[in-house]
Amino acid sequence: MQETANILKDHGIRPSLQRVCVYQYLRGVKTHPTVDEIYMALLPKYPSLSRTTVYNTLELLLENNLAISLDFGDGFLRYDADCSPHSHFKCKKCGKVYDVFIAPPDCTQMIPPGFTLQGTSLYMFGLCDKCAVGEGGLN
Amino acid sequence: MQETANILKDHGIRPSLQRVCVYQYLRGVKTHPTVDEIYMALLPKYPSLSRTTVYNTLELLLENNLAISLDFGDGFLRYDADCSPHSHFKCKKCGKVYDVFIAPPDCTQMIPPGFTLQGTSLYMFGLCDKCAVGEGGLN
DNA sequence: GTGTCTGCAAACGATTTGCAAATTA
DNA sequence: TAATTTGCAAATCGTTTGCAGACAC
Repeated sequence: MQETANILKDHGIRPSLQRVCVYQYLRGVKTHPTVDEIYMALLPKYPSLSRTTVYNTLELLLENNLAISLDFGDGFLRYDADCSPHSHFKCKKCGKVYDVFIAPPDCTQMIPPGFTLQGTSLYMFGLCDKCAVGEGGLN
Repeated sequence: MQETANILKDHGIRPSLQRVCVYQYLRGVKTHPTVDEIYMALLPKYPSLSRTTVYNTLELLLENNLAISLDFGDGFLRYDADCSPHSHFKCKKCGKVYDVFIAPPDCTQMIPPGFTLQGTSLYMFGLCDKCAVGEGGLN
C-alpha cells in the first residue's frame, strides 16, 4: 500500500485513497481488467467509489506510463499495470486475456521512409488451453 | 461494378445495389474508412442509403472474409477490403492509416502450450512522413 | 483559503436492435 | 406471395463532461 502510494508520488500524482486503491488493485492482478471489473472489485471495500474516479485514475496512470490500455475490439478497454514490452492473447471462447512475454517485432525498417515509429501493439486471438480441449473448430 | 457484384454472388451474398456500392467503394479506396466515411462518401450518389445498411453490409463482408476491421482504439472501427496478411500504421497527428505490407509475426511458438493461435493483429503508431517534417517531439 | 479531487447525473457517440415498408425471386 | 433487404427511429452501453460539494496543502 505504501509502496504503491510512493510510486504515484514519484510520478507527481497525489496519492489519494481512491487512486492508491485503483493502482494497487491493477498492480496485483494479471487479468487485464476492464473499468467495470476494477470498479466492481473495489466497491465492497470502498462503497463511495465512483466509476468516474476509476476512469480519471486510469487516465492519470496512462499519462504517466504506469499502465497501458488494451483494446481487443470488444467495445471496452482493458488495463495492465505491466508496462514492459509484451503482447497479449485473447481467448475467443472464454474471453480471458493472457500475457505473452514477447516484445512486438521491431518494425522500424518496415515502415515507409520518413515515418517515425513510436509504438507497436501485437494482439493475438485463439483458444486457450482450457477452451481448446475437445474443441475442433473455430469459434 | 459487375465484377464486384460477382464476388458477392460467389460468396452467397445477394448483390443488392447498396451492398455492391459499399463493397465497390471499399475495394477502391486505400484509406481504411470508418462506417461514417463510407456512408458520407456514398450518400450523394445514393441519397436513400442508411447507416444501418452500411453496418449490415460490412458485417456480411467480415463474415465472408471479404473485408477486415481495424480497431485503433479511437472508438470506431475502420474497414479494409484487403484481406491479405499485412499490418497497419496510424499517424498520431493526422490520423491517417497506412498499410504496411509485412505479415504479423508468426507467434505460434511463443504462446503457451495447449493454446491455439487463430489470428494476429499488429498495430503501429507514430508520425507519417508529412507530419514528421519539422516536428521534434511526441504528439 | 485556494486549488485539487471526487462522484453524481447528464451528455455523448458509435453501434445495435425492432420493426414496418419496400424489394426481389 | 413468401422470404429477404432496407432504413427509420429508438435503445444500448462504454466513456466523457459539467459541476457542486468535499478534501488536501
